[in-house]
Amino acid sequence: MGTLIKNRTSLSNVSDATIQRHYSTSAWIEGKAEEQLQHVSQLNRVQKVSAFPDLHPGKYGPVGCAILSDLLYPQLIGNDIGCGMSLFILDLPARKIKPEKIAKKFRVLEGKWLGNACALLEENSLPPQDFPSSLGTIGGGNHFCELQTVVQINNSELAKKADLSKGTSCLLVHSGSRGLGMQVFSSVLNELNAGLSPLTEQAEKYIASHNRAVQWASLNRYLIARRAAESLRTDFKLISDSPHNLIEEYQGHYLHRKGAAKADIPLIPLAGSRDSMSYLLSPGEKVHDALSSLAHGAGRKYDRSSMHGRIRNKKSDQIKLQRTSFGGHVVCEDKHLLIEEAPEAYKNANHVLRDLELFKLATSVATLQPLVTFKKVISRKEEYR
DNA sequence: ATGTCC
Repeated sequence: MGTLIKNRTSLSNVSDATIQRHYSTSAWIEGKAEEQLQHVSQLNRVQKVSAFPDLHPGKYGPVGCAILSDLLYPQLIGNDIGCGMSLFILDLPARKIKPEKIAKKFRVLEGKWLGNACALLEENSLPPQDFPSSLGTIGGGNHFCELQTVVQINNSELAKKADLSKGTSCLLVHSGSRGLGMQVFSSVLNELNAGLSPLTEQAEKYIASHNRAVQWASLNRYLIARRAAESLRTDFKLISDSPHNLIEEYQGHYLHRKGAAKADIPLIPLAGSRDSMSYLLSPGEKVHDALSSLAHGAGRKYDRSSMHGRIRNKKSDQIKLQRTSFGGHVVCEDKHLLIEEAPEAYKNANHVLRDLELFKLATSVATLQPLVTFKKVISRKEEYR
């Protein structure tokens, strides 16, 4: 095993930030992601960068890292402010689960929520005019609502505390702030590279609207779970809410988490692909050295566009992609999204977990197997094709 | 990623 932490000394008079790479030499990391990592470490007044084994290239910077800086860089977070993972326990015995029936019931998630979204926003101290019609909807891209079952307990004490045992049914919800985060981001699109100085009017305004988007995204995941649980006529209970796309004040600086899970909480989900196990993590003894953050999932191995050249697109292939190797169901009728989000597009979540454990950033509490992954019923793209 | 886009 190579050195765990690389400290670099800059030859120029501009001192670059320390980059901590929390992954072993065998981790799948693209060269472009490493270049982006270097680049963000050289941004003005960046103190420290922690990178995780799910690291992969992003639009403005790498995904799968945490960046500590004295300036605010909204572009590092991008438009899906507050995006994250929430895990819920369901009161649903494993023996009662019929994936094909549940897949049908989950289809209600595609439409608008029919409840009073404005009232729910107000109850949660959010402005009622903030995208009420999107509240409770999953969105596109890598977002999903997934029924999972606990197949293995890896820490019986912590699992018991969380009411988890073998056979417990769970919902893992991955979604964000939809149109709201996009609106907030587009309002600061000018002068992006410089970074925003704290205490300026622009920074204060961004922080306030960013914080609302973070709250909105969390409420969105909760409402998605509520809708899914109602469709199955079962109770649900939140056990972890970990955003991975946000800025927080941290030790007198600003901590940017881009595809890095907030880990200063007792339990953190690590999403696999829909055809591999997910894990529930407990923060490890060294997590504070990693900016109190963790990998948020397996991480992309191949970008979206290249997936179209890697997977055939015949009708029979599409049908195959709607089932997993262990009999799980995938609800995704958008054939492009089906390919872009194919399990092959992702790294091995097991290897990501292995590195997190190796670097003492986390330990596994439970292993969860996906049974039904809900993504999208039909896209407008498909309708007009 | 996106009340995208007709």
